[in-house]
Amino acid sequence: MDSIDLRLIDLLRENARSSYAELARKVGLSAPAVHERVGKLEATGTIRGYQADVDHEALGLGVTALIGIIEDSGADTDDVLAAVRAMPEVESCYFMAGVESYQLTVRVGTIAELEQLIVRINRTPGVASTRTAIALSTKWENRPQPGVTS
Amino acid sequence: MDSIDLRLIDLLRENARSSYAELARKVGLSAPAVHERVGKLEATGTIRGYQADVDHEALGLGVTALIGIIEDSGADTDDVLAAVRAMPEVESCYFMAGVESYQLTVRVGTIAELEQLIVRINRTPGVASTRTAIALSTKWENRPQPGVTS
DNA sequence: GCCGTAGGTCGATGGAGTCCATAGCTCAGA
DNA sequence: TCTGAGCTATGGACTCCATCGACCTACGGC
Repeated sequence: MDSIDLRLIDLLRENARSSYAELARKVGLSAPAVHERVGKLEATGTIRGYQADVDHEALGLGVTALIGIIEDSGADTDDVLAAVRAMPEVESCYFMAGVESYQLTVRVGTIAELEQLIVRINRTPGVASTRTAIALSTKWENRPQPGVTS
Repeated sequence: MDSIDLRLIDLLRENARSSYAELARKVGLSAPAVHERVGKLEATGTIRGYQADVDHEALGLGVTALIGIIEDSGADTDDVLAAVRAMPEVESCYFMAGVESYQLTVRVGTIAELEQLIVRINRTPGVASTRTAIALSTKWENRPQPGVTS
């Protein structure tokens, strides 16, 4: 993991569909060398995968909300987690310090669907209550933080 | 935007580095046809880009936190936004309904750095107070929601 | 000093990306 | 019903890329 690896990661975070030849030109190595480095980064799990970044609005998922979950005392956290995992609307899920055990990012098409989702989560065994905040607009998301190429 | 486009989007959200030839095989079209469709999806902004999904821990950014910002009454929201935008640690930023105007996802290396970041945000003109919750673990992030290929 | 290893370049080749001409399909209007 | 426009697919051709193998160099341990 040297500065060239960091640059490769930065470049792939900017555009995951860059060709190896293009990456090679930008970091000043040959294409096979870049190929091997990227392969190792994938093998070690530093690069987990490559995702297309989509316009959710265009796909009919224009409503984004953050939901905090407060569990029942004595609830089985794994059950709650499994239930939430089974909901495709839940894009991200963090286990938190604090009163709210889980913090979810969810995406749905309409406020009505959000309501139904919240009801479903509240009905889940182990969930005591939820707190929902709706995003009026997304300023930015998943902005890559440049590696410190020192 | 038909069901083939939706499948292409799903496939690219799963693996943004899939070759056009591979996509073509999976959706049952020729490679040039897929090339043209993906190009149009990019041109219309439905696909905004392609990102490598990295292991932040491996890059020395093992601390994830969510920060809510409460603005001063009469604060200039754009100034606050610009200040936050200039902080590379802020990965995502939503403008929210409710008391907290902004909700941030931030990533830093250590709790000490998180403390410094919170202080910096609290010192920003227009910011009345912040509320920070630390993620103890990330269950999943940016999980693609399959398009309804009906 | 010699050898093993890690990691690089170079060259070759099979396959992919991409441009272009062409063919079907849908639909509006005579 | 026929025709022409427009869209979108296919197939061929050409260029470029991915990827493999062979070899080269730097470095550390014996």
